[in-house]
Amino acid sequence: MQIGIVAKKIGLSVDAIRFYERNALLPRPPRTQGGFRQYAESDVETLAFIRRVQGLGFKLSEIRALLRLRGNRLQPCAPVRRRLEEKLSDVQQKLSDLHRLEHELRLALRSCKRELRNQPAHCPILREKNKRKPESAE
Amino acid sequence: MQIGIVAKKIGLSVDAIRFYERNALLPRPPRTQGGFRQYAESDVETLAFIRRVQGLGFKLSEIRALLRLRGNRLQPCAPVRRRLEEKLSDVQQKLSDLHRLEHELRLALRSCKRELRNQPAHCPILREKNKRKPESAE
DNA sequence: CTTGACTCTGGACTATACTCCAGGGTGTAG
DNA sequence: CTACACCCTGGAGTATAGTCCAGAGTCAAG
Repeated sequence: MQIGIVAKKIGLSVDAIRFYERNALLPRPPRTQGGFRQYAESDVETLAFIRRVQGLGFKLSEIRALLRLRGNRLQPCAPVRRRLEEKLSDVQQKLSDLHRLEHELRLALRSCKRELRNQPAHCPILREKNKRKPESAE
Repeated sequence: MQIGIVAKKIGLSVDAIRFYERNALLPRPPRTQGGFRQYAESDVETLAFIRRVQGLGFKLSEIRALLRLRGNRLQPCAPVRRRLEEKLSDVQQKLSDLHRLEHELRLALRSCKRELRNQPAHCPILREKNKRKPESAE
C-alpha cells in the first residue's frame, strides 16, 4: 500500500504520516526499489491507534510512550491505566479552571450590563482611569 | 519609572513589557537621553488591564483590539459586551468538549479495569491486533 | 574613575502538530 | 515513449506568548 492510500484510508495527510515517521510514532516501512514507502495493514492500525488516543487528549510525545508499551508482546495494563488517570486528572483540572473562567466572564458581563442601564458612555471593563492622551508626543 | 520597576510592580518580566511594546499593546514611552524607557502610572494601568483581560482568556491580539476601544475617550460598552459574550461561548464550547473527553477517558479506564479482573496480560487500550514484529528487517 | 546594577538592540529559541514548497524521481496506462 | 498522478527529500513556515542571549551602553554611588 502506498502512502496516499493509507492517508485516504484513515483520513490523514501524507505529510502527517511522514511527520509521524520522522518523529518515531510510525516505524519506517520497507521501500520499493524506487524509494516509495510500502505500508502494511499493521501500519494502518498503528495510525488508527494514534488517532484514537489523540482523541483522548494525549499529545504525540505521550503517544510515543504508549506505542512503546504497545510494542511489547506482553502488554501490561497498569502503566496505561496510570496514564489514563493522569490524563483524566489533567482534564478535570482544566475543567475547573474553565468553570472559574466562565464565572469571571459572567461577572464581567453582569457589570457591563448593569452599567448599560445607568450611563452607557463608560464601559467598566475598559475604564480604570485611562489617563494617557491617545497618541501625543512621540 | 524605569522598566525594571514597572516589571516588579505588576509582576511581569522586562522582556514581556518590551514584547508588548513591540506588539503594539503598550505605547512606546518617552526615553531618557541615554535611551532608557520612562514609564508613567498610566502605563502601569495599561499593563494591569492587559493582565486582567488576559485572565479572562483573551489573547494578545484580542487585547490589542480592546485597547483600541480603551483609547477612545468615548468608551462604548456594546462592543466589549459582544466580545465578552463571544469569549463566554468559546469557553462553554471548550467546557463541553472537555466534558465529553472526560467521559471518554472514564470509559477507557473502565474497560482497562474490567480487563484487569479477567486477564491482566493484554491491555484493551493497546490491543487492537498488533501484528508487526517489533523491529525486524530494515 | 570605577564598580555594579540596570538597560539597550536584534535575533535566536521554546513547544505543538503539523502544512506547504521546490525540484526532482517513479510508476503505470495508452 | 509520453503523460500524468503520485512519491521523494530537506527545509521553511504557521500560531502563541513570550524567554534568553551577547555585546554594548547608561546611571548612580563611592
